[in-house]
Amino acid sequence: MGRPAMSGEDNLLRLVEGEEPDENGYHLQDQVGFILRKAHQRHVAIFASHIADLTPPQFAALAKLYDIGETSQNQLGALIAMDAATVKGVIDRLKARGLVELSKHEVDKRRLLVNLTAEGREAIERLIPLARTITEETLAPLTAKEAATFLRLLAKLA
Amino acid sequence: MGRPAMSGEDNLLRLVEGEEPDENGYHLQDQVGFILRKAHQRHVAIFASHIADLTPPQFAALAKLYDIGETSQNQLGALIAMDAATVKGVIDRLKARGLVELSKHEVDKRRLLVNLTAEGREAIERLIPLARTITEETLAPLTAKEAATFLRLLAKLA
DNA sequence: TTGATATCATTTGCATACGAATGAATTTGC
DNA sequence: GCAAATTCATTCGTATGCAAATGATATCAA
Repeated sequence: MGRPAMSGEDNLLRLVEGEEPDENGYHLQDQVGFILRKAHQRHVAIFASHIADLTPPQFAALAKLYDIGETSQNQLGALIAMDAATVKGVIDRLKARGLVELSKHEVDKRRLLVNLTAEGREAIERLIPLARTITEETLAPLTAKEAATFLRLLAKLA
Repeated sequence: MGRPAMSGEDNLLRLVEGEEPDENGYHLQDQVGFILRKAHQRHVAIFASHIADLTPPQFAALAKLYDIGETSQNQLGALIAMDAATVKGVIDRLKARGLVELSKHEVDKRRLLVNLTAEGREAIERLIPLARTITEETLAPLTAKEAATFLRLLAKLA
């Protein structure tokens, strides 16, 4: 039998009657997916406040290329958790801004190689210190110990 | 030494993962934003595997309407962390599927009231048990104690 | 009362994000 | 060595997500 939506008044009534408060109720704000979405939103906003001319995915692409050097578009996508369709758009926009350059793989003609330009390298070197600040600000509501715990558990989930 | 500032969190996470602390390097996979994005992606994938015909934002809108009843579009957006432009698209699609209905506020002519239809109510009642499963599966990599800690810290960040 | 502000909703533009379909090139299996 | 399966990249369609501009309405304040 379908239970009708519960209002706060219902809960008050049950409290008055000495029942458990809303054992069966569903509260969106307690769901991990909803909080995860909000935490991600907050991080993106903090990112944008420090790095206005690049999005987090664009930054991720540059940072990974800086780390590992030239690689194929698909491989880069795998490393920064983007599917083929998404990474193409990101790389297209970075290319249009002269931060990466593309070339064909000599042997495997399917592959499209991506690499930083000199300008892209300068950009990522300039931005990495800001990224550390962004990480700190994102974690600022937590103590150092809590932040370490949180990152450990988050990594297990991701 | 012109060594760039390195947050303690970076090193702690790498120690947890058994990696050597690289004093100078910048590692994308240690940044909270990147892991947050991946964890969110994983959750969305789990959600889609259980609820194929609704997205997480659509589900959030229905669940919140089920919880609080009729409200204005903007107010609903505030409650489920969506800006006005985003919530409009979500509500438009739910309306097109007959899950919500819209009406004008009698007094304040600016407001657009949103409410569940009977079909929308049936849908959300049917889906809420699946949502609990989704939450469980998302948190499955953690022990019960870890999950509680994680949710507490995540809520502080969001 | 009226002029300035604020709020609600819409629209446009841009940037992820992903499923599905497609075509080209490579690798596998027999 | 060749057909089948796989991989790489692209394209299309759909759905968030947000900034900025706009128009309509409501509220505030002098």
